Amino acid sequence: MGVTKTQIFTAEQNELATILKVLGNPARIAILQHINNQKDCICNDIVEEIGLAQPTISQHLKELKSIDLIKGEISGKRVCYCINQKKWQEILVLLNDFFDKTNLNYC
Amino acid sequence: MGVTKTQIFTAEQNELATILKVLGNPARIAILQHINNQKDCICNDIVEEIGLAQPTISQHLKELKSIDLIKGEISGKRVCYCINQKKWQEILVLLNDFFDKTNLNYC
DNA sequence: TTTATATATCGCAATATTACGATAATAAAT
DNA sequence: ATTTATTATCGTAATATTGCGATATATAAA
Repeated sequence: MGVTKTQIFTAEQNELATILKVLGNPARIAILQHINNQKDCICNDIVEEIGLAQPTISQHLKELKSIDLIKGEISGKRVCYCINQKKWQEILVLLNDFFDKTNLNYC
Repeated sequence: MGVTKTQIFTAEQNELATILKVLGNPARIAILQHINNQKDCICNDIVEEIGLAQPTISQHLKELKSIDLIKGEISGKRVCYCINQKKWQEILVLLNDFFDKTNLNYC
């Protein structure tokens, strides 16, 4: 079917999975790293930095925005992207929670 | 095309993305949580616990095994699954590294 | 006002993922 | 030896994802 059966899982499970899914792509990892390697909010030299077409980058940025992980601010004919610090911290907490709780049964 | 262009990214970016992609599914999140809620390595009451068909669970377990995050030990006609503690810790380090380093530029 | 630049959206092709029924494989129980 | 139970694999349908060319949109520059 290709559809994830979200109904049978908790909101927390779905939320965590959605976030990790968005993060689970090398282009989006690279974009996040690139944004953070700049001192200020950077605009789309991302396209030149990463070897993907402009529409593709734009789409990846959209997905990162969909989980509120980055913000884009219009500045003239450009758009400046930066990390949403608040969300970033929230995700860190979610992940540490998950990794702490699921750490009892091992072999 | 549907294919991720892994060639243009670093091994580290691809590795992290692969791990996060495997984790980015609610069924696999639920499976990991369930394995850890048991005291001992448990076998496929997972199928009963989570509302997915047995082949589907088996496939998800395979993906979790593909990144070495869980181990399956044959025990009679059953297979006992448990977390690979070593890998689990490695992933934690990877994630914390990523989240620490990419934490400078925000808005 | 025309042109250039930057970004987003549309539409599509190729491939990947999710899920499951059918079935195989294996071991325990009878 | 046959049956039952547990898990894995195969094949397939439905849907999602990745990537890009073409094009729209919007602002800056000329």
